[in-house]
Amino acid sequence: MVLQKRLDYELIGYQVPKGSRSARGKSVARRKSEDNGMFAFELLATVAGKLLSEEENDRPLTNCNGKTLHSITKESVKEEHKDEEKPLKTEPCDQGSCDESILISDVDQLRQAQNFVVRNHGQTSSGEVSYPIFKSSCVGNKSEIRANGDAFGNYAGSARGDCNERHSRSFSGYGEGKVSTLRDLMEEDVKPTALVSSDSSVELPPCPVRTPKGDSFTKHVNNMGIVSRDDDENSSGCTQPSKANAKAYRTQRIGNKRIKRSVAYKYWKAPTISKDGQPSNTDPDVKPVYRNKKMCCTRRRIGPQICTPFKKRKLVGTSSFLTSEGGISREYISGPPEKFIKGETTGSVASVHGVHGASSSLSGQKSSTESGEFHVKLNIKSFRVPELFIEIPEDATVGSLKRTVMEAVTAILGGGLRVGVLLQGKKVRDDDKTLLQAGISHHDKIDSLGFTLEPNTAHTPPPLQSSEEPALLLPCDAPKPLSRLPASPLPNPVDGPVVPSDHPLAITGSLIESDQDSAPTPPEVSLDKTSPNSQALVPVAAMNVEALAVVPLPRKLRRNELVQRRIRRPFSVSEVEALVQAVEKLGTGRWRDVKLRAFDNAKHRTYVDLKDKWKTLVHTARISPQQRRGEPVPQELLDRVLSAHAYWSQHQAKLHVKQQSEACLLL
DNA sequence: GTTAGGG
DNA sequence: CCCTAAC
Repeated sequence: MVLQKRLDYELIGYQVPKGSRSARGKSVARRKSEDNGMFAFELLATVAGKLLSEEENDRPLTNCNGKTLHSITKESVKEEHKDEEKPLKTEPCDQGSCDESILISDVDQLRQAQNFVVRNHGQTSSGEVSYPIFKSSCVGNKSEIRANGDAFGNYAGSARGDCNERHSRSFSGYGEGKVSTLRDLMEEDVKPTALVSSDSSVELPPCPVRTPKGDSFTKHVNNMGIVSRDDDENSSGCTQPSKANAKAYRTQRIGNKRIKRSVAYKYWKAPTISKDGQPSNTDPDVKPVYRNKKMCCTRRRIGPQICTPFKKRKLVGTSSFLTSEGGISREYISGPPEKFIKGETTGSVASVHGVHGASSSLSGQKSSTESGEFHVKLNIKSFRVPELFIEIPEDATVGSLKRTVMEAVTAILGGGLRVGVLLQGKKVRDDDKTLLQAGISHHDKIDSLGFTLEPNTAHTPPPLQSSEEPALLLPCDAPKPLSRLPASPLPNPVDGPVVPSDHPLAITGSLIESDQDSAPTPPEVSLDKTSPNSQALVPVAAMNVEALAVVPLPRKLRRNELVQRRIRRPFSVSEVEALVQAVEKLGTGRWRDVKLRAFDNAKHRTYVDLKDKWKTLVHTARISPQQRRGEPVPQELLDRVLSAHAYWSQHQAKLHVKQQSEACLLL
C-alpha cells in the first residue's frame, strides 16, 4: 500500500470582492455577502505565477506544472516556529499515511510561490454570471487569498507566496505568517472610482415587509430584518451553539478518518485534544473549531483514505465560528448582471470606501469637505478572515486542491460574514459610536484601523421577507448537490432560494411564523431546480473519479449538527409597551398569562421570551441611558417597568410570606 | 408545561 | 435567546 501523504493548507487571509463588504454597516455587509451569490467558486491554481490550465487541474499535486507543490518553498521557515513541528512529529500517522502539511496564511510580504485563484461564479437571478476572481497564495508556507478587481466584482489577485513543504518526519516548521493589518492593506493605491460603485452591485433587493400592526411595527420589522446587532451576538451568541457542538464533538472520528490537527493548533486558540478526540479545553472560543472538525470529519466518508476537510478558525471576536451555513445555496439577487472578465489576473485591489465617497487614495487621511464635516477615508485592501485548514492527499489532483480551497473559501465568504472593526488591535464593538467617538477619525489612529471578516452568529436569515424576494439566507448545506459526487461540488445555482429538503431543522418554518409581524411562508423547496447555467458555472465539475473523491462536501451537515438557534428578534417598542402593560396587570411570575394576554398571536414570542425580555427591561431601566443598546425604549416605559417590577416584587414577597405563614399554620 | 435563573 | 433545574 502506498503511503499517502497529505497536504495541509491553512488559508488565513483573503480579500473579498469589493462590494460584498462595506466599511460601514456590518449587517448590510453580511447581507451583501450572502446575497452576492458567492456560492460557486472555481478555484484556479497557479504555480510560480503560472496559471494552471484546466487540463492541469487533474494533475497530481506532486507533479503539477513540472513542480512538486510542496517543494516549492523551503526558504521561509522561521526559527521560532520550529516547535510547530513537534505535534506533527509525534503524531502517529493514521492508516499508514503520513502527513505533509503546508500552512498557508495571510501575509503581506508576498513572495514567489504558488497561487490559488478562486473564481467566484456568482450568478444573478437573471442568469448573468459574475466572476469575481480571488487569488490566493502561499507565502512562507502560508497563503493569502486576495481579490483584486474592479467595481463590478471582478477580482484578480496578485498575492503570491511560498508554500513550505513539511514532511511528517522532517517538518520544517512554519513559515512566517504575518497577518495583514489594515495598514498592510492600505499601502497600495486606491482606485477611487472603483469604490463607490461597488456597493450598488450588491445592493440588497427591496424587501417588502408585511406590516400587520401599524407604523411602529413596520419600522421595527424592517429593522429586525436588516439590522444585525452583533454586539449581542458577540456576547451571547457564541456559547450556546458551541455547546451543542461540543457535545457532538465526540463524533469527530468517523471511520478511519482522522482529523488533521497538528499544525494549525498553535494558531488556533485550540485546546488540546485527547486521544479519544475529546476536547479538554472548554474555552468557548475554541468550541467552534470542534464544529468544524466534526463537519470535516463527517465528510470524510467520501473516500476511504482521502479526506480533504478544511478547518476554519475564528479570528477575532467571540462569535461562533461556524455559522457559514448560508453560503452556497444562496439566492441570487436580481440586478444588473455583472460581467466576468475571464482570466483577469490583475486589477485594482478590492477596496471599500468607508465614508462618503472620499476620493483620496491615502489611507487614514482626514480631510474636511466643504460642508465642514470630517470624512474618514478608508481604503480596505483586504480583510482578515478566519483561517482555513485544508488537508488533502498528496496524490490529489490540482483540480481537487482547487476545489478544496475553493470550498473552504466559499464556506467562509459565503457563510454569513460580518465585518469587525479593529482599532489599535482592539475590537470596536459599539456600533452606535461615531467614527469620531471611536477615534477612527484620528489621524494617528487610523493606521491601526483594521477590518475583519467574522463568522456571523446571526446565521439565520432576516425573518421578514417578501414572497417575491424570498432571499432566504438558508444553510448552504444543500444535501443534494453535495451528495452528488459526479456533479460539481458546488451546489447548483438556482433561481430561487434553496431549502435543504432533508434539513432536520425547520429553519424557515420555525422562524417565519404567522405571527403578527412575521413574514410570509417561505417559498417552496426546490433543490432540483437547477439553473440552466449551472453547468457553465462549474466548469471544474468535469473531474475524474479520483479527483471527485477528494472533493469535500462542503457545508454538509454543518447546520444539521447544531440545533437551530432561533433568530434574534428584538422587541419593538410596541411590544415592550404591550409587555409592560400586561405585566402591570398580571404581575411577574405569570408569564404564561402574559403571553396569552398580550402576545397570544405572536407565536415567536414565548412566555420565556417575555420573561427574559422583562428581565432585560428591568436591567435596562436600571442602567444609564448611555449604556443601553439597541432601539431605545422610551423612558416612560422603563419607568413603568421599574415601578411594576418593584410593585410585583413586593407583592410576590408578600405572597410568599403569606404562603409561608399559611404553611406554618397548617403544620 | 411553567417558572426562575444562570449563561 | 438558550439551557436547565425545579416544580
